[in-house]
Amino acid sequence: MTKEEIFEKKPLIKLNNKIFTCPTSAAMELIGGKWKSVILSHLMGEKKRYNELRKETPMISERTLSIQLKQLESDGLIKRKAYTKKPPLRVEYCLTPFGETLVPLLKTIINWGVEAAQEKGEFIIE
Amino acid sequence: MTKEEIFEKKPLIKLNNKIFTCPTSAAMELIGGKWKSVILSHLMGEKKRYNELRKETPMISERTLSIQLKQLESDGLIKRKAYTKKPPLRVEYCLTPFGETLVPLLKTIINWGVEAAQEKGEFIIE
DNA sequence: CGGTATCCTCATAGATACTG
DNA sequence: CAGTATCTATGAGGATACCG
Repeated sequence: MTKEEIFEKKPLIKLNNKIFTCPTSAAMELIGGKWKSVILSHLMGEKKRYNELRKETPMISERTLSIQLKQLESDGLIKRKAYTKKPPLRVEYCLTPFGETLVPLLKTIINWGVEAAQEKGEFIIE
Repeated sequence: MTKEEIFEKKPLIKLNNKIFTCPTSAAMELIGGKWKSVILSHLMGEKKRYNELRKETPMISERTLSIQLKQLESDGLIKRKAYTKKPPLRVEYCLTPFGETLVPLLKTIINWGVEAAQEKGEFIIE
């Protein structure tokens, strides 16, 4: 189906075995939730090791980071690559080509987040 | 603080009395969750009565729709206007100027949702 | 018409400890 | 190093009934 047909006919969308009635809710299934877009934004343009991600997202618990990474991987947005089989392990995460299609959206989110903070929030210099 | 300074100094962001370490998570505080962006996308460009919104988002329960509308209102993204005081009530919702700043982001989400559905999902014609 | 109130379930997320 | 296991807490969301 072409984009034009989709906007015109508004079909139901089946994704991850769930039914969505609009593209917005289908998108939120993949990148919604509290942390997914945060993790994805850290992988924009560069691969990261697990520990790098962990240090850059200190407010995400280890367990949650692990679960979200698995979901992002099974949704085809990121790729996990293990370089070693025995400890010390070396695992890197990066965006898949499908995940790369998110980059403009992620940038838009970041930019709007800055504007929202300027409008409604305050900044705290550490 | 200017955008450039924010990107450079990465300050903490205080919003709704919570602390965020990046603009992405601050943005998700306001438009994340399962339904907020869906509701906002239905208000793009036009005001809607409560019942119109309800019919256009049949998968959102009444209770949830009500709660989300209140949150969006208290976050300054939408405006509620009551035209009558006694039943039959007439209430309309529309984006505030701050909410309007979300339109480009909402359009990007919708577009990416369509692409994701084309890539990973399937369409069901009713 | 435009909601609330009540009660409920389940997914999401956190803390801490442990492991190949 | 890169995770799991376990246990717990929170809150998002649903069903149904009711209200001004």
